[in-house]
Amino acid sequence: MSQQPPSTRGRGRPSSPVLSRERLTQAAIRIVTEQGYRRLTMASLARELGVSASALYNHVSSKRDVLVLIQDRVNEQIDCSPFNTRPWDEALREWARSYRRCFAQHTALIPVMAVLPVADSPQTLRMYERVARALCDAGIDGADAVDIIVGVEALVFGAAYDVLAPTDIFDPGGLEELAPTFTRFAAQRPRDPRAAADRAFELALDSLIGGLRQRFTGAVG
Amino acid sequence: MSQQPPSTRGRGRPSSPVLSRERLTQAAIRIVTEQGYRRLTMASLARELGVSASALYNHVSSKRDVLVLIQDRVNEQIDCSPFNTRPWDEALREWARSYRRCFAQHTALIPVMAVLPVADSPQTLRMYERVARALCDAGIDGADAVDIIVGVEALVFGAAYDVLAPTDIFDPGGLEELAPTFTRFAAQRPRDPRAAADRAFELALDSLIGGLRQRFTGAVG
DNA sequence: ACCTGAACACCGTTCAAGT
DNA sequence: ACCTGAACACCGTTCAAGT
Repeated sequence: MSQQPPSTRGRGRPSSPVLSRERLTQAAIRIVTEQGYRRLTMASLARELGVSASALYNHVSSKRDVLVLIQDRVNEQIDCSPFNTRPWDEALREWARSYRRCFAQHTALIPVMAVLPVADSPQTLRMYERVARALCDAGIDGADAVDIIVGVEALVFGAAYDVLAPTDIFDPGGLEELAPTFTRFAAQRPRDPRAAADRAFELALDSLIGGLRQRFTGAVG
Repeated sequence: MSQQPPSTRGRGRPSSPVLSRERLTQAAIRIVTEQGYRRLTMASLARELGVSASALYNHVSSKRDVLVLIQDRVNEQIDCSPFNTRPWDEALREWARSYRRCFAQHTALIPVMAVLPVADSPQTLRMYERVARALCDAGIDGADAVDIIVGVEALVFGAAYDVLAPTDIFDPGGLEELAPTFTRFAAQRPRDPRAAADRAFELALDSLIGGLRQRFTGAVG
């Protein structure tokens, strides 16, 4: 945000600023985007930055800390703009879709994000504020508004995992006799696993928001 | 299931059966229950069983395999009995509650479970069959029934994480000015984090199932 | 068939030593 | 203040060797 001068810290030589939280975050996202979370290690992150692994600990206190930095940057990409133009229920649906699209590519962050205090995550907090204000403007109570956010988030996180599920996830293999009805039903889903996951998510999201609309505005939609 | 004789395998000495998938699963669950997933390592599992770590690989092919074994056993504990006595919507709600209670203690299994082919998990398959049959009996379509299961599961998995969230998860710390409305709302939640998580889950679950009921039976409930 | 012990290729993290 | 290099205490997994 605010521009910093290329400050000659201390008194002696300028000692060029090799590392920073910002550069560290960008490098981590680069690795994750290009090679996936499995390849993000403190060693690989250090290599990407041209420093030794131990040097990283001057800027973060643990690998978890790195994940937190990534997470806040990912949350910045979630689209909150629908809250500016649409009624709360439609905006909530668009927000959830964007949220899920983001985290489908970052499922490794879900266990971190789900229990992370917002105090460590300014962008997340900004996002919550936008949603809370929209719900408030719609006349929804404080505690209920937070519960709506938490509930929609829960569905989004769970559904994000499904995006990556393999095609054969509901193929019973040799166990078909254990579940004849379910097997028959599963065969009726779209063949493309992404399409199948999208369909299930849309059904659940539509139903959830429909239920919320009915509860909080009395409308049947 | 079928009883095996205490077979003297091969021809020579009986060579007492030190290890088995069954004993391995039980030991793993013991460790997880008493010490948590962080303490479940191939080494600790071997120690619990009184064998060397490499011996485990005669019975499972990886640590992930161990998690799959645990997962199927955990799924056995989810209560499907409501489907025997209650209408589909009420039963679905009870099932979801039981499901979440189970996985709140096994969040480490969620990333595994969410993308695991059912072919590796007979108890999970049994469970799906029970739910699918109940939805079928209620006149719900095949593909829709599977989507309902997937959707409810997504909410359950996401909400399971929330059970473990710390009390201060929505405390903005020094960042209050970024989110004044949200902060004020969050302060209105129950102080007990478990109670707060339960409330959010119940609201979302009620709304989701209410929405499903309306869509598939036309009732407003 | 099933187990042991040694070894391998990693992890994240710490810390004395440098500048 | 910030970096290096060595070291530590682990991981999961493989494999030759035993019975």
